[in-house]
Amino acid sequence: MKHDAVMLMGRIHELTQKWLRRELASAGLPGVAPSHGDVLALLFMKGESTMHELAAFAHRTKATTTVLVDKLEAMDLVRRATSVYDARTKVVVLTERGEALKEDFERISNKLVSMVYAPIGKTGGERLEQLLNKVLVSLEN
Amino acid sequence: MKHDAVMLMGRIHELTQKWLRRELASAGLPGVAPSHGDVLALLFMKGESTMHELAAFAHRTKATTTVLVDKLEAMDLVRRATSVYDARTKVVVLTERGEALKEDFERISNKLVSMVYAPIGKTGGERLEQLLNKVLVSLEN
DNA sequence: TGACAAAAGTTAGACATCTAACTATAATAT
DNA sequence: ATATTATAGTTAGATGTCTAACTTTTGTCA
Repeated sequence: MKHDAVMLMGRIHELTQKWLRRELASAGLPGVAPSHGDVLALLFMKGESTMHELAAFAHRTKATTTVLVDKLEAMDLVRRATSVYDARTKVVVLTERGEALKEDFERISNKLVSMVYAPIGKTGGERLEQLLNKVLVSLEN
Repeated sequence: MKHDAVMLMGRIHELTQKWLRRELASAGLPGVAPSHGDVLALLFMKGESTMHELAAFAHRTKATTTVLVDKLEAMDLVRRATSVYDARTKVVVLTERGEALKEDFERISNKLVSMVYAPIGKTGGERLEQLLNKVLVSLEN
């Protein structure tokens, strides 16, 4: 199915995901997927978060988020604890090893953004974001 | 930062994939993924194709393509045969049931394209394609 | 011609992801 | 106060995807 813009976005998305995996592996995190990165990203930004918040931020289901956090916990990058205010809620926190990755993640993230924006420049990038935003908002309704 | 082009393309890609799955299910093809659609699309366009050609067109590995064709064969939408000229090569052909889906696929494909282009118009669509093309070409090198 | 490399395809094992069903806890309503 | 409903999270099973190893067949070259 050659859907023009749809097909182009799909290809770009897949290439960036693949690039991120390679980059994370090079940073000493083999087997870490971009979605794991999304989980960590929220923890870097706002500190401790619930499974629910992480799922919403990463655009993944609760079930998937459980598995993602399982893996990060097994790697000793995050830790789970039961909330004091609500026994249903789990609070996820970065470990020391997790905190230590913040700079690596920012470096990789910046590198990806500049790779994507390089061929179209600043104005092209802004125009691209405008168009994509309109498309996304439209699809979400 | 949170709304950069990479993230937007990822979201749009995931939403369109999900939409396609629903649409294919509604067309009497539950469990058929967009990647199966890509396989069928090449068969609609150029007729019989090898596994190698299908993999390249769908941007999937040989292993994945084997599984995709397995499923389509189990659904009696395509058929495999060994090439007369090269015993290593398998030739994949549409069955009668597979051929019958062509119109449904074109309808769904057109619907998706118009959904995506609707909020940005013809000129916006062309500009979007230009920008995406530059980004993709750049990433592929 | 005969050994070895290349190519087409499949199989095995792993993983991220989803939906559906489940447990446990909290909130609501009668 | 108790029963019902809602919410947070996990588990189970299925699926599309990948890499790596394998089989079979074809091509190459000394």
